[in-house]
Amino acid sequence: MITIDYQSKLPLYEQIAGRFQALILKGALPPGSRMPSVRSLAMELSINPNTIQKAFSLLEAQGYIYPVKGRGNYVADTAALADKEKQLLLEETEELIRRGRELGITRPEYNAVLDRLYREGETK
Amino acid sequence: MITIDYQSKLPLYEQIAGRFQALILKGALPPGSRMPSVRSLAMELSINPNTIQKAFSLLEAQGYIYPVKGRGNYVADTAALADKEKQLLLEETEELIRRGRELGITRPEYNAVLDRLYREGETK
DNA sequence: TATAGTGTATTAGTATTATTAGTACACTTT
DNA sequence: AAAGTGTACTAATAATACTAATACACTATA
Repeated sequence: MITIDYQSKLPLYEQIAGRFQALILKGALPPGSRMPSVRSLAMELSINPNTIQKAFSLLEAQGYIYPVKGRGNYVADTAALADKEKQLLLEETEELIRRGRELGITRPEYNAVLDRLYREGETK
Repeated sequence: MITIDYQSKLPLYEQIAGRFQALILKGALPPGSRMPSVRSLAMELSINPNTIQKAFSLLEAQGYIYPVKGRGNYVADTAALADKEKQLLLEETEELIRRGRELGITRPEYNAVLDRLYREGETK
């Protein structure tokens, strides 16, 4: 189902969480579907079940999945999730810009930043 | 000149940097004045000169002081300090905007935010 | 020009934290 | 009751942060 890279400098649980984030966002794992069990996935990847558990805890904290004791983990409804995350990010950004304005950063300076950032890797 | 707290959970170099930040912001150490040497301060506090050096490096990165090889460290003037702070703030903001872009926030959405923020309290 | 005072770089030892694993427990379904 | 599930606790190990030891390089000045 997924692979892990032992050369990577990222910890296993972050790699695993990342793979599932991608699968969920891509729709390969639709909302409501069951995640593989911590034990089966641990066996498949030949690592400890607790490492899977940690990855799943991370996904849960980020709102991607929710656990049901004794039954398994399930993919959460993510349409709302993405919106909520965007909203939080925008609020954080606003706060920084407010502080920047008080320090004398001008509107054109921010425009320049946006110009640059929205030109980087435009193909994506 | 300053004191350190061995009960504190904060590392020594952060405590030291913090004390000097306060002294500089309060004006007790005016711009252009010399900081104590890394060796003299290390002796006074009975710790290793490299720990003082690390604290001073932090202060330098934050724009509070600047080093002159062979002569000592000097308190920067407040204008330079504000510049440094603006730069750090811009970098933080850039990082947030990068993430936002990956989540699908568009350039016009950021423009709208800027429009709003730079209209608030225009008298200033 | 020698010497004392200054910052700086490199390395190493130690402490702290992060990561992963071992084991046992509790819940749900059949 | 049994098999499959998530979860909590502990421990071993890996990685990182912190501090120190030592040596080097620059500046002023006697």
